[in-house]
Amino acid sequence: MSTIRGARERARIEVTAAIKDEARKQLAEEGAPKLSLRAVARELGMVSSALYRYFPSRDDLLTALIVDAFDAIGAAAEQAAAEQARTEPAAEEQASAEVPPAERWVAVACAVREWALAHPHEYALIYGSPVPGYIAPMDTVGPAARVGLVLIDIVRGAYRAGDLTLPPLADGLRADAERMAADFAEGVPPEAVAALVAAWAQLFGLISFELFGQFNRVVEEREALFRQAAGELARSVGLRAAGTA
Amino acid sequence: MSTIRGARERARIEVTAAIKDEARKQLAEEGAPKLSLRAVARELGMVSSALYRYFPSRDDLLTALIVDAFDAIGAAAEQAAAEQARTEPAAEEQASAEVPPAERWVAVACAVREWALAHPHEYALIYGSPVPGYIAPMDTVGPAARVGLVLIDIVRGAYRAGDLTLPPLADGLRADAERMAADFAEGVPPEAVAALVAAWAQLFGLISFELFGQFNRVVEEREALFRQAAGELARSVGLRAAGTA
DNA sequence: GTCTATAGGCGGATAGAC
DNA sequence: GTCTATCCGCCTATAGAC
Repeated sequence: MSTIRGARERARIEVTAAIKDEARKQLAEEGAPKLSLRAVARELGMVSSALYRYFPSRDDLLTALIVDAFDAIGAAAEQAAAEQARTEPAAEEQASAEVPPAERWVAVACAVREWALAHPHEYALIYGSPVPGYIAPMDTVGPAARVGLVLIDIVRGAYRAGDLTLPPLADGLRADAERMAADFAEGVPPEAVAALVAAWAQLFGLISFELFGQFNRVVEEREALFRQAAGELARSVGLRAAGTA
Repeated sequence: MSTIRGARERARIEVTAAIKDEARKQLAEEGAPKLSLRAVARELGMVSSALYRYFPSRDDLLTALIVDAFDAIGAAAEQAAAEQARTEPAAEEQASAEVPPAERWVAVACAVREWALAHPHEYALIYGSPVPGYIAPMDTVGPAARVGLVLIDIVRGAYRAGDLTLPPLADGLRADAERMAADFAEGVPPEAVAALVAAWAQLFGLISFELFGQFNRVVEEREALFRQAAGELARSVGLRAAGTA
């Protein structure tokens, strides 16, 4: 009995995954607004009504794809941060074996960019134009926060180590920055939080321009430009420049 | 005869405008990938086949909307730059009545943001996810460049006035930056061009995050954050901070 | 869970009359 | 330039049998 139930559950998981995979393929071909359960079913050799046992509506399928995409890009960022934290244990001869925060920042930024380049349509789904008529349920907010939290962690670490130069903060922003710090960046001073949020948006601006074609016929050396700009952004939130040890 | 032809031409222009207006409305409701000539015709009380006399295909209509949007946001940027150039002729008591470049930069950035907030769906059309299957014809590249050229002009002016602090430039970027300077930013040093292109992308990153919902439940004081970040970006391309005269 | 069948729509594009 | 008619395709969603 439990094996049967186990088999059924496994089958259900596999079919669900197949549906999402096919849906992701179609995102690329038609875009999120045109994602159609029927086309997915056809491609899978199923009948459209069968899909409704897995996703009660088109929007639920969309939500699943969005959550998966946020989780994937968030995981990429977290992994890059973790790797940088314990990299080069032998090669490094300094007293502190820790990688400087600015370098971790750039590594995370590059990991995010690389995920985006490898999954352009999923990136467009979460950071591109909103899908008209679709309203994101609360399920998406946790996954959506992951990349930002990685960046916050890096800055918090630098601050605790006394390694953060506070950037200037406009008067009109202080109250909001204090609220943000309390809401999701405890232990980071408001000056850094405001700069951090701006840097976060700007990082994705670079990626979006590259991915959405604004750099066509304009920028050739995109990775080099991105690295330079990401490093500048690290500096703008108060992290010490990588070369300045 | 000429009045008749004039009347016909006027009618054609009016109908064309009506079609584009209705199409813009539908952009908001369904998104660019779902824009449908048939729905536009229905709403206008025309029959679908009649639209083909004005736009030979759906993609041609889309192109017209894209060109219009780029032209509108470009005009907004140009106007902000022009107004700043000759503003406060009486109030200013300095010997040089010119507005400092960093201030003009911020004014242009704010104008672009305001246009975007006022026309979110047209903004999404040109700076959001690419429309799958649509390939932009060459007609769009001129209009698409206008905002960037305004920013370039500001920096060039500052450079000529000896008012530009060259930012650092990574080795891997120099050749590309020199090419860019030759291609579309003559008279601006490569260091500034590289920083400029990055700042351009980052500016739109701030706007896109605000417009596409990434700041929901995160940032409240969006204009203040934008102004601060835009000012920082001006500084990052080498313009002297506004308060430093 | 999957099937057939069905309701009640929608789309792009063209031909040929007026 | 606009009309009707047409081709041929597409969609979400549900009901009810197996």
